[in-house]
Amino acid sequence: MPIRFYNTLTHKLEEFVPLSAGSHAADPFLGAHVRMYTCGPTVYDYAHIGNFRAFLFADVLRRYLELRGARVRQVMNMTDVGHMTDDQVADGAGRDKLELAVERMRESKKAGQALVENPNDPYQVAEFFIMAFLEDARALGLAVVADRDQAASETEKERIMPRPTRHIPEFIGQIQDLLARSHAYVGDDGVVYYDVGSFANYGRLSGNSIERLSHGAGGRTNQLAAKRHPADFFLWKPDPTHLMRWPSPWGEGYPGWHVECSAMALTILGPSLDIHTGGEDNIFPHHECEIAQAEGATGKCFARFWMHARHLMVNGEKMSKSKGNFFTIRDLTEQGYDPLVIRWALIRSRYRESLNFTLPSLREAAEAIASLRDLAEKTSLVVTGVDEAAGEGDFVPFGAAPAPHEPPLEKADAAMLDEFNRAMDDDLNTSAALAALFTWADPLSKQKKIAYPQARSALLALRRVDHVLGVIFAPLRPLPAALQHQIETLMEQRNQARREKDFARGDQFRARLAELGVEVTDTPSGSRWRPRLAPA
RNA sequence: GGCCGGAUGCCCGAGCGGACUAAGGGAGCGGAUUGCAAAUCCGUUUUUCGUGGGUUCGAAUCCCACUCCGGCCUCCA
Repeated sequence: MPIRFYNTLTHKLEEFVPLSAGSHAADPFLGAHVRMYTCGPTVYDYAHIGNFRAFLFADVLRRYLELRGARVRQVMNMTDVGHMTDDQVADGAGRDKLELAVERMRESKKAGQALVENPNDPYQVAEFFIMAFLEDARALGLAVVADRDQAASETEKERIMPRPTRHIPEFIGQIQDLLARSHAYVGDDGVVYYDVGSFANYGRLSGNSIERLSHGAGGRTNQLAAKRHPADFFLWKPDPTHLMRWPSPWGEGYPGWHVECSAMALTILGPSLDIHTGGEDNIFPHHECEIAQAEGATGKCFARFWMHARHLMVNGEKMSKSKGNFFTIRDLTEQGYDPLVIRWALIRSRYRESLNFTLPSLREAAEAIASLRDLAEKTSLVVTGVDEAAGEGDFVPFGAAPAPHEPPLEKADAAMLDEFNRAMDDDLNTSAALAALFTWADPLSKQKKIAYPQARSALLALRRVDHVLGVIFAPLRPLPAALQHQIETLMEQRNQARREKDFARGDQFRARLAELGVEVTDTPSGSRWRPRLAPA
């Protein structure tokens, strides 16, 4: 089955074929190597759910390609150089955003919250938010962070989630290449500018033309005397007073903000990528400029596919800081929502549709996940019992491709996977893929008893789809030991009350447990509890 | 001003010319079951796809107009 993605570059759906296909003629994805670059977060503040929607879209894309048998090398940057507040004039005016973060930090230190040792040090501030980002991203199951965590060395980690401040020499190298190939020039003001007129394809990605850019009513291009064209943007700006600055052939200063991704992607992944992803707001100017830089410097096609996630809305409105309607992951987990619920809510509909985020949608997500996790538990219990008895304790290969010794799936399970794949092949139609999953899961969930062969097959099928979804087998947040103990005591007290037929007292304990975020169910074999995925 | 998307049943969300009295998820209400719950079952909120025209044997799906919402046009994922 061919995979089709919407390619922003060509403005249409296209069949996706990896540049380095595998050796299986029948299926280009088996054993293929896919190189993918994901525009990551800026780290002068906590990332919010809107940012994570874009990262999770890339994660689902990557995991789906893995499910189809490809090996994906994904790189995601963490932008630790300060973009400028007045970047809209493309000339590096205004204040450095990292400088503003430093100021916020200094103020919060005054207020008694010492988040970093030295709030005047931009590197410490960036480091703080990088750590916060990694923590949130782990909780949400971003595979690229797992790659990083498992990397053997600091150098290897840096090649998976690079930070621009550690790659300045490469930026300078790229700028030199652009100067050498006459795509850039040094203006009378000493600033190095990209010459958009020298790159014929400038505007292809965003559907802009250079004329329109300079004449549109909203166009904020800025004619500086030093620039050849108003749309020219800066690559290096000498400024010996800037907060973060590095030596360069053009004087001490700082790089333009489009340089980082093109330079890091090229040095880490090579001149041609399979896929480059980001949020829709990256299309212009960021990705447009990246293409101009990378292709200007190498003369080769930079990325075959450009894929962009639409923006997340909150309660029907655009999310923005001025409206105060944005959530961070920690805002939501503190309210009692499990990160898996957030993951589900952000991936359950297709990346190219704008998604409206609401708290009720998190509750929906909790219910949906719970039913799938219940099915996973039900089938696991059967399989574990039998396989342990048969001395096959090491069963359950967790991963995308089926293990060689794996038995064939039952017909219904294979059919579900086919349908799941067919939906995902259609430009990652996750809604339709989930429909296939639930349609299949429903009768199994209702079945009172599942025999071993059926349970084993169903479990394998669930593990495959969960390689993409990442919410069925992922562990829940661990409970603090003290809380765990408290819960068990309350359970015992409740059981005691129920044994004495004092149901009123028993129900009080259940209410207490509910307040602790625990849900109790009574079964013929005794009472059980489990953490709620969303607050009551 | 220019260029793009979108409007689907109580809510969310697939479908994009016939299998649609619309997949799937969630919610409400009534009943069965339960000490009470949870889960499950039965019934219900649903001949309905923003509005008005048109094309067609046939339209949620194509065309035109209108209304509303959202995005981009050098801050943003």
